[in-house]
This record gives sequence, C-alpha cells and structure tokens, in this order.
Amino acid sequence: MADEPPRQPSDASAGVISLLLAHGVAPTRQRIEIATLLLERPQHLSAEQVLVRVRASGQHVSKATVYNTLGLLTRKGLVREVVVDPQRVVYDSNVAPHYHLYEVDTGRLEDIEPAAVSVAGLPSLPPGTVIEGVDVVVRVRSRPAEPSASGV
Amino acid sequence: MADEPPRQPSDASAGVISLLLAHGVAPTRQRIEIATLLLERPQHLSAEQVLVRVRASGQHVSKATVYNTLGLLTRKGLVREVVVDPQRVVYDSNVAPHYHLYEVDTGRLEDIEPAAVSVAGLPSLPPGTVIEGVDVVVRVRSRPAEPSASGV
DNA sequence: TTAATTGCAAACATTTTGCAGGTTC
DNA sequence: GAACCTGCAAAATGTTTGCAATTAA
Repeated sequence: MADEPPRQPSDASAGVISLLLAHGVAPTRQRIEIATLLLERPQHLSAEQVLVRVRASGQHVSKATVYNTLGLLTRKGLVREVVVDPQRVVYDSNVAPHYHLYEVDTGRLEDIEPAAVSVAGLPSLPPGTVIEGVDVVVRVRSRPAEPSASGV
Repeated sequence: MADEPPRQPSDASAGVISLLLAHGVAPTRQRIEIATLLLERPQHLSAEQVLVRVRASGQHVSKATVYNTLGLLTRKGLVREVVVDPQRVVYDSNVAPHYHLYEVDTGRLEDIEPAAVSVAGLPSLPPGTVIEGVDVVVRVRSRPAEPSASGV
C-alpha cells in the first residue's frame, strides 16, 4: 500500500530470476542479489565475502540469510562448495566439472580445466553408494622447497 | 592416583620415540601418547577423537596440547591433514601418497590406493610455485541419485 | 638450571538456530 | 490468509592464544 516504486528487475536480474525459478528457488530480493553477484562470472567467494559485496552494492542482507541462501543454492545445484581451507567454505559459481589449484601461502584458488587432469580407474565403491563428485585439489607453495642443510 | 609408577616406555613407545627424535620432535609424554595412538595403524582421527582416546587410555592431555601436537606432527611430516569436511580437520597417519573416498552421509573416510587412480597432465603452475601435494577426494552418497523433477 | 612444554580458560572465527516480524502469492 | 522468508542475536562448534606452572635434558 505504500507508494514505493515496485522493484524493477534489471536484465541481469531477469536472467537470474529465471534461473532461480528453474531450480525451484523462490526469487526473493536477497536471493536475487546474492545469486546475481555470484553467477555474474566464475569465481570463488566465502560467505563473508558475499555478505560484504552485497552490502557494498547498497542492499541489506543479514548474515543468516547469506548462509541460508548459499546453502540453498548449493543444494539446488546453482553453486558448488569447495573445501580447501578447513576453516572456511568457498562457494564456486562454476558448477561445470573442473578441479582446483590452491596456493597455500596466499589462499588463492584457481580453476583447473578438467581436460588438464585425467582421473581414471576409480576404486570399487562401497555397496549401495554412488559417486557424488570427485574433487581434485593441487596444492602449491609459493616458494620452492629449500634444502634443509645448506642455504643458497 | 598417588602412587603411580613411573612411566616405562613400552616397545611401541620406544619405536615412536625414535621416530619423533628422527623428525626433530622432542618426545614428551603427551606427544608419545598421541603419536603412538595415531601411528599404531593407518587411520583418520579428528583432534577431538584423539583427545578422547588418549584420555581413555588413562593419560591426561589437554585439548590445547592435542591441537599443538597434531599441528607439530603435521609440520614434521609424521601425519597428514585431510580436509573433506569444512568443519573438522582429520589427521591421517598414512603419509604415503594416496587418495580418499568420503561417504558424505556417514562421514566415513577411506583410503584409496594411489594405483587405483591416475592423475595426469597437471596444469601449468603459477610462476615460482611448486606442488606441495595433490588431493583427490571421491565423494560418494549412500543412496543412488534420485531422479529430479527437472533435468539438470 | 634453562629452555621448552603443558594446562586451563578465555578468546576467536565460522556457521547454525530460534523466533518475531515482514513479505509474497 | 497462509506459507514462506528475513533479520537479529544468541548458541554451537572447532581451533588458537596468553600465561603461569611443570617437565625434560
């Protein structure tokens, strides 16, 4: 009843709304905001980073809603959780099959094309189980291993 | 509790003590206890599980010491951290190259022989970096994929 | 002795939860 | 109008840290 102008979906939002609907996610303002931000391009964001960016864009979203939404989007297959750091879940907007390269010194996470790695000969699975996914993480250090005895 | 006999290193402890010394770790009672428990056979234990088992064996070890020791043993190459669950680090007493199979429903973690999987064609690494390790985690679900209403 | 190690509890960071109030269809 | 969603704050992990007391070499 208030004379607030109705929210006009932008082009980007329109696409995201369709996507959310297609995946059975009710497109609320917060979810649209979060999904638009994440799906705009392939990237890796933590919940905290999502919160900061959404707020930076002028919208208000609570921390709880960010967590709820990221969990929902993951369950619905719109984003993917990546576990490389034990203390922080990263959400990957690239849900196509691919692997990761993780720089342990900097925390930088980078996609690896699936073609670049071949995983073959998977083991016999426990009975009654199916593969949900195969995660490959190449961990790299920024400095070459230094010999323990002699310096350079 | 008073007239507790002085702790005599058992055969197992003797081996562990040598191992600790060989890796530059001062063999204190707590470290011996934790290392003996972990290295007794290939297994995956969380810090909490280590704490419970050490105490079950009659020794007292504080939570802080368990965390400190597990971190130390990891740094010294006696155990390996496995990150599959974002909310819990698992310590693997098998430091030989191998991969993991993770049952997401039960939390069960199982080793996969490296021969069972082939990872080839690693990508070009960022300049100045070296591979620290390649983690492969096969995630399986206990139930077959149920058909979703809409295609993926 | 002397330096390292332990234990306790408080601090911390991340994520989850309960519930009142708001929004949507 | 009914059902769902959001926000706030408190709770629930899991892990780290500060510092005094203890232990090992």
